[in-house]
Amino acid sequence: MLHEQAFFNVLSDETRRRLLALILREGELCVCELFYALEASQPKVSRHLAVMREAGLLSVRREGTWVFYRLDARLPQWAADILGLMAQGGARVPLFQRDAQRLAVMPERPMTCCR
Amino acid sequence: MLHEQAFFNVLSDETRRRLLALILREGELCVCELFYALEASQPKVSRHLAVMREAGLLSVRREGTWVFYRLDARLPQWAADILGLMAQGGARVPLFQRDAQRLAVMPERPMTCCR
DNA sequence: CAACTATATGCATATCCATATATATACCAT
DNA sequence: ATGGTATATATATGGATATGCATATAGTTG
Repeated sequence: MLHEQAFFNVLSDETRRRLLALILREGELCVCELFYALEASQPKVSRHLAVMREAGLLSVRREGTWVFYRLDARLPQWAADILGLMAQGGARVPLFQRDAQRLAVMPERPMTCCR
Repeated sequence: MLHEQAFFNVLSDETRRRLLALILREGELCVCELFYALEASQPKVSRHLAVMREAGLLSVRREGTWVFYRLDARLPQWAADILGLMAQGGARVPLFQRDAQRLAVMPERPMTCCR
C-alpha cells in the first residue's frame, strides 16, 4: 500500500525520478538496464529501487537472476497521474530522453526478443 | 522561475503540503492565518514559505504589516496540476480539511471583509 | 521619537538521507 | 560441490535540512 509521505519523498530525488520516467516509458525494466541507462552504480540504483518498492510505487518480478521492476498496479489514480506529469512536463524531459536513448543502444539487454 | 528539483523538494515536507493545500483552497492567505490554522510556530511557517517562494511556487504581496502568499502565476501547467492532485487525492485530505476548518473559526482574520 | 505588531532571519542542534565501498545473497551452469 | 552473474545489503561518512529559540527587520500608531 502506498504511503503518501514516502511517495513524495521518492519524488524529491532526481535519480529516482529518472528511474521512474524510464520505467513509465518502457513498462518494465531490470536492474541491469536501469543502472546502465543512468550510468550509475549498481548498489546505488538497487537501493533507490528498494526505497520505491517499500513505498508502494514499484512491484518486483524475478526471472532467473534478473529482477524486473514495474509500476505497482495498486497505485492510486492520483499518484499515477502525478508520475505521468512528472515524467512528461518541464525542463527535465531532455535528461529523461538521454536516459532512454542510452537504454536503446545498450548491448545484450535481457528479454529484448520477447517484448 | 520554477526550479524542478526545488519543486519536488517542496512537496517532500508535510508542513509545506499542508500550507500549499490551504493556499490552493483559499487563493491567498497571510502568514498569521497560516500558522494559526496549522497550529505551528511563526518562524517555522515563515521559513517554509520562504523555501516555497525561492523555489518559484509562491508569490508575495505586502499590505501594511501583513504579508500575503499565493500561488505564483507563472507556475507551469504541469506543476499546478501536480499541486491540485496533491491537495485533493488520497488519505491526507482529512488533515487538510482539519486545517481549513481551523482557519474558518480563526478570530480577527485580516481582510475578511473585502474578500 | 517610542511602543507595538507582523514577519523574517541567525544560530545551534539533531536527524535524516544519498553515496561509496565492500560484502552477502540468489540463481544458473558445469 | 565450484565458478560466474545479477542483485541486495551492511557500514561508514559527508551533506542537507527541519526545528526551536532568540533576535532582527519592517510597518503602523501614538
